[in-house]
Amino acid sequence: MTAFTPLSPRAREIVAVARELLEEEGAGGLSMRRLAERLGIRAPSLYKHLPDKRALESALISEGLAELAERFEQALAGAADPLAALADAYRRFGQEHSHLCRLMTDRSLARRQLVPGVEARAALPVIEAVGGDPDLARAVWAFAHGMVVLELNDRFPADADLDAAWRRGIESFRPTKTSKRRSS
Amino acid sequence: MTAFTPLSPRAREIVAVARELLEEEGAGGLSMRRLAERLGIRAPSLYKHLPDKRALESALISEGLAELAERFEQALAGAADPLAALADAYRRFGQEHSHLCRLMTDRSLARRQLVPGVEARAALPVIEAVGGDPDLARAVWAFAHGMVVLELNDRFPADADLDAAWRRGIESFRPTKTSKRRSS
DNA sequence: GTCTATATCAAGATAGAC
DNA sequence: GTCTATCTTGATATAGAC
Repeated sequence: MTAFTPLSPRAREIVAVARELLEEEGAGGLSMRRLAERLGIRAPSLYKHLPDKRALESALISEGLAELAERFEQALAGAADPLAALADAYRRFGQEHSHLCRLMTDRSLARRQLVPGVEARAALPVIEAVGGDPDLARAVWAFAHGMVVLELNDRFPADADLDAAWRRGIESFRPTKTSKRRSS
Repeated sequence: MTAFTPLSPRAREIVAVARELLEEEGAGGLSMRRLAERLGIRAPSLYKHLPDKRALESALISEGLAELAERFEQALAGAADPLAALADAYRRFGQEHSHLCRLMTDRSLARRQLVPGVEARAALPVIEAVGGDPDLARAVWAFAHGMVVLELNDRFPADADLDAAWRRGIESFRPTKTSKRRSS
């Protein structure tokens, strides 16, 4: 696995087209051949700009993490209800970029290939929103992620009120006098 | 897509071997050819017993759902802490059958191919454990599922205390005087 | 930066004989 | 219930010319 290397201008163009292809057709539709076809070139030419497919995917994942981080940061800026704002941002990201979201989370990350720091940048707002408790932040992230993927994969009954389920989860994680007892 | 059909005895043997192959090598390693190889036959012979690969996967998913339901039912039977017991059962299932768990949740279900009722049977204990509130049940399921897949996919920091994150989530979903105000 | 030609490998599936 | 032979399609990737 190649370590992170900044992309050439042409490589950035290729990644941008790969992004379109991914978002339209999913990870299964993202092949080097189809990508080349979209670019109007032959598949072998891609390897002059990117070492292999994995590097392409890592570039897409880095991009997704950076965009998610931006959304989180904006959601948090002056939000009356930080937790709800973050949850909403995550849900929207998943809905608007479902295939990218899956690519970002369906397997282990090739961390050494990612843009340095981008994963931590996306995680930071969540930790802030829960008051700095990393265990709680992980639980909240898991809840939101579970809701997103189960919704994307059509796992809830057709008549389920998912807005209500989201609210129920967010409410549960909100600090209350009862749940704070332990630490005070 | 073929609707659900009971499997012949030979088909059940094939599914059992497919299960081994899946658990050992993941969905990527589960091909009709590799499966036939394990069975000591040729790939085309499989199609005399199962209509296509999708039907094979649906059989595996039905099996997984039934096993998960059993675990839930046993976990709930006489548990002092039903929510924690279910969460633990789900976590263990994910860890002990990671590839099956992924197959079961990574995409939409071909519901018409599943053993009738098996999905609902797995969901029922969760609804019971939270006192019948379907929104809360969905939130709890999402939390547990998120924890399982993020853990499987190595998405938490290496030094994260995941037991603590699980506890934090379970605690949050437990009914408290504060969170019950609304409905009383 | 792109090309052709090619290597290598694998996938799901069908037809028809035995 | 299994076989051989085959179809069709597709994948990632390399070598080397232009």
